[in-house]
Parts: sequence; C-alpha cells; structure tokens
Amino acid sequence: MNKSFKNTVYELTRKIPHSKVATYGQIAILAGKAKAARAVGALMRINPDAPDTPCHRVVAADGKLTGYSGRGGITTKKAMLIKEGVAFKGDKVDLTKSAWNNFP
DNA sequence: ATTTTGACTTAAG
DNA sequence: GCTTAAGCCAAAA
Repeated sequence: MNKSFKNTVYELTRKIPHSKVATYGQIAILAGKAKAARAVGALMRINPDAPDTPCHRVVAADGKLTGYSGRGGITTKKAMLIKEGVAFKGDKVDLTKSAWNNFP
C-alpha cells in the first residue's frame, strides 16, 4: 500500500470512537512514527478532509486542547467533545476516562 | 534542494 | 506550575 504518513494519520483520526480522544503522540505511534507528534499536528492544521476528519478528538499528551483555529477556538472544540460524551477535567480532557484504546 | 514554521513531547531549572 | 531547551517529522515557501 502506498499510504503516505499523512493519509495514515487522517485515517486513524477518523477511526477514533465517540466519547474518546487520542493524543498527537498516540496517533503518531499508530501511524508508524512515534516521534512525529508535531507532524500530526501540522497535518491536522492542514486537515484537507476537514469535516470527515474529527481533528477535535485529537488533544495534547496532557489532554489539553490546543490549536483548532475555528469559531471560538478550543472553547468550541471542548463543547463539541463534551457533547460527544468526553469527560472533561477543567480545561483539559480526562484521559483517565476518555483515553482512546486502539484495541478493546 | 534548503529553510522556516508548527494544533507535539519530554526533560530540566 | 511555568518557561526554556532540545529532539523529531511533515508541509509550505
């Protein structure tokens, strides 16, 4: 398969279940590059498949919401995640409950 | 092809 | 708890 790194990242992001969130580093690892967290963020910023790619389900390693140059920024992103059923811990996601597991 | 930038992460002060 | 530094990767100019 001639899948580019970005294509893999988008696909993984798309596979994130509801009420769950993944970190940039996590996606990077799943994509095959453990240290490509920055690249993942860069790809999310580009986000060519915008509504098809739930980039709002991707958060920082601490569960902090970063980026999202959308309406309201992280505020809208947080509201969206809460609406999906993600547990929040103040301004951050509660990874203790909403951390995404690759395999059940 | 080279340089810059960035929605990252971890370690150290 | 916050800031700085370094490491690694990809897209854009």
